[in-house]
Amino acid sequence: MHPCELTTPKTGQQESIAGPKAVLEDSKLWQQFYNLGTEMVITKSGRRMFPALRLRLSGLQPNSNYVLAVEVTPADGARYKFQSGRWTPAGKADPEPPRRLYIHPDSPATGQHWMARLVSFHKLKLTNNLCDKQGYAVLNSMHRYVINFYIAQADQVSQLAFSRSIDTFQFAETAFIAVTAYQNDKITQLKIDHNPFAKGFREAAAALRKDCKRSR
Amino acid sequence: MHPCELTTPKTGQQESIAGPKAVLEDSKLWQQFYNLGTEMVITKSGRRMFPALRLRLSGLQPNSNYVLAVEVTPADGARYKFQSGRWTPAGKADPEPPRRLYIHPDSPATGQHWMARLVSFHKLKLTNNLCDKQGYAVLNSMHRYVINFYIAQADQVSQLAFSRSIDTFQFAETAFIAVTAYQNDKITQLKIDHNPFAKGFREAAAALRKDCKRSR
DNA sequence: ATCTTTCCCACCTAGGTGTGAACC
DNA sequence: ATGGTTCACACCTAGGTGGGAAAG
Repeated sequence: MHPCELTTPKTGQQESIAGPKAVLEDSKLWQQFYNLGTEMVITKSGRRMFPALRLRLSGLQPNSNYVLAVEVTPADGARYKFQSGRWTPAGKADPEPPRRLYIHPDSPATGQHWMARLVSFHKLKLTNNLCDKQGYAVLNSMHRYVINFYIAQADQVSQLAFSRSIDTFQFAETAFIAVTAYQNDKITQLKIDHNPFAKGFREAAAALRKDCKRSR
Repeated sequence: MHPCELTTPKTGQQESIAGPKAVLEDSKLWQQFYNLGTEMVITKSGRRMFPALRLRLSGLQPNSNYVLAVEVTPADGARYKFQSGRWTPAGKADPEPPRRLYIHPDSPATGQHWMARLVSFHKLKLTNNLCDKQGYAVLNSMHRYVINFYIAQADQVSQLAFSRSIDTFQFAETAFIAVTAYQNDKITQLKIDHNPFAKGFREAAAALRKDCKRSR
């Protein structure tokens, strides 16, 4: 059985007086993508997510050890199509590749460690390669996913698959459709506008490139 | 008191039937530098060592936790000069900046973890900035240093400064003189020949650059 | 003068972007 | 024909080299 089926998912925003709390960083940006219908590219060699998954934690016991993990989980049982400018369900989901738990490389570490900095999962990549051996999340293209985040006491690690006492968080804004090529131009543009690595496609740079081509 | 004064340093090469063993990677390259009189550049912002300090560990208990640490320690009490193509002592050492223990960022981790891969200390940088706040090794230019390596059981971490039971290794080949600019041309050339980041200064590339300048 | 340090630079490594044509 | 996938590519970010001029 799966942890997300065992505990009631909390949202990052909720106010829990006691116990761990996780807040999604860049949530405004995530929301902008979400409003357009987030797409994440998957490739054979693995592709980062953008926006990156980064969390701000609080409410941990400073001297206890914790393991942090993330799972990219199917959002529903459908396969999707992008037509007439929108995503619509189109049939039942394909068989699900083995779902993988991505454990944050700093794990295990103290509550103090995790709370002192932004916890980044930028090393978790998305792939459609069924044979992937790098521990990336293997996804089906044209399927919808959402991110689950787990906080476990270090001494519970081995029980991560069947314990009831692990804190589970689900961030609705992180829902996305996996694609091998962007479908929605507005998503492409939002990525270009905000991802530093795509700076070469921003307006000014793109205009210069056009000029260059024109003059040949 | 200091750990290196308490235990007899072992060499990386020794055969210890039981107990931890550490072997210096690239020891042939280290030896080449050593034979010429290794120099390491120090800068205000911090400079990597080349060759990089990388160790291969064995003899740890797979399921025990260990903290790994490195210390750049003065090799003697002298200040050096480079004249007539050789390094010679020239007076007493300047006051020693506070010596820092650099703890490997993966620490603490299991014996299994440390033995499964090459342990790299490439993030430890050398600096002459007395106000450094990044945890780099603060050294005196024109002074000679040697690297000490420590293996401590995780539950001994807090005692690292005064425990007798920590394994200490000293690698003679890692001895070097800290400089703000290279003195020995042969050292410069050996760095250029082997450090990938200095490829631009290798023969072919350098020749091309000359041609380019000449034709202006 | 001489020795040492600092700074900016061109040149690299390493690897993250979307593109657009080719492929299936 | 259509829809989805792959690949090489130009263009970035990020940061590690020694050179050489300038400064101390």
